[in-house]
Amino acid sequence: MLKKENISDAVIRRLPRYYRQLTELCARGVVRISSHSLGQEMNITASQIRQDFSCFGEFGQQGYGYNVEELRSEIGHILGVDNDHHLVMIGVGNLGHALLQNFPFSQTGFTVDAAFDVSPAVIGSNVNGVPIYSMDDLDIYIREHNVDVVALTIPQSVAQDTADRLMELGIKGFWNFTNIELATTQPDVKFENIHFADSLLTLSYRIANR
Amino acid sequence: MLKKENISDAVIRRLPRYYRQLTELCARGVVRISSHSLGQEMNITASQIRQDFSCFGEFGQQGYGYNVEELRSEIGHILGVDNDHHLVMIGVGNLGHALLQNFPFSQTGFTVDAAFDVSPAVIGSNVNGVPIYSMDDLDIYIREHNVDVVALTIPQSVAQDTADRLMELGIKGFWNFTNIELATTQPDVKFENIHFADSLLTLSYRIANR
DNA sequence: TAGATTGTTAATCGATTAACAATC
DNA sequence: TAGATTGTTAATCGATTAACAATC
Repeated sequence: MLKKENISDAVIRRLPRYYRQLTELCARGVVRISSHSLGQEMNITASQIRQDFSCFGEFGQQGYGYNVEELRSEIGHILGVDNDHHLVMIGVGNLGHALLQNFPFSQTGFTVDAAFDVSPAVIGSNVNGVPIYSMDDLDIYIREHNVDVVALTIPQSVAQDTADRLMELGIKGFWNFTNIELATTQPDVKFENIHFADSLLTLSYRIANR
Repeated sequence: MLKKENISDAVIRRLPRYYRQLTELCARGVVRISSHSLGQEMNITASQIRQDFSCFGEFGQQGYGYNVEELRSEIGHILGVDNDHHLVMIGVGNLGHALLQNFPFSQTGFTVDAAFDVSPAVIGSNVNGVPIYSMDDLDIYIREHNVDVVALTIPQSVAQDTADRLMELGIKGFWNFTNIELATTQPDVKFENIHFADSLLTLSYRIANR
């Protein structure tokens, strides 16, 4: 077995899909699966599946295939779902509120400890058990707590400045909903973007050019 | 000039970013730009930029570069921002509500005409001027109106069934927030997925393996 | 004109797919 | 054992980058 040094972005982005599919197979009570049948269900070649998995280890058995539950747990482990990452929400407008209310953070291995906003209307309250603090208290909070990731659900106008402030406080992971590209000088800072507008524009393109 | 038949997914996904960057350059009052400087601003090679644009036409001028406003408008046109696509929101929970309230649909070339939900608590009201109807009235509405795209902000449990119902009604564009892969037999149906959980999991992976 | 920069062709790089020996 | 299926190496395909003639 030869673990790869550099896992390509394409592979990483397929991992959550594998994880989802395997979770569903578990729920359906499927015990074992071959790369071939998994590929059929997911519209991926068996070759690619085996290549992908082989980046991380040897999870299968010749002549048998993969044990679904075991493989699921391995991929979950690779994704870090058992790491108990701690997340803080920056901005509790409609979107931040929606995420706090609905998103299954715990299933993804995240705990949401706090949220921050500038609006006196929400400061001091809580959403779904998550307390909302003033942005004025952000620096102290981050210094005193272990925060792995922040979700940025704030207006574009303050996005880069707020990100800079958070990076200075040592935050390395940004779940960015602002639809702008955030800049950094630190190579170990990771941005994961959810660009709603970009996404809708690609759909616009596709329906306009089908 | 040789327009390509098949534009790759990678190219399409870069178009909205070009469009954003050019919009910003316009706002900054920049009149012309070369592929080289645009590339520097966006962290893309000048080669790739010229290759990308050349899929759609000849927008530049030798020795000069590109006129920012003109290029922006060309790319906007390619993306279909001037097509006035019509969108309907299926599901007005926290997320649907947040989108209706905040998302700049018109800037993306979309008009939101209606929203649908099952909850009597919201049926009959409106959000940001968009009327909310009962899901019981969905079929009639779709038959009587021109709807290009639906946004699916509904629970996973009803996602595929609702999508099937909509596809039977002739809907071809799905902006899918349910974090499941939707299936179709119609090749001209387009799904654009926003998978929050997948996105957060890739971030989880990256911070766990940096 | 000379310098700059395009659009496009060719070269390189990386990702996907195919093939197959190893082995359960 | 024979059949099935893995992990991995080799072949193919596609996307990115480099080079350059055309030309503003």
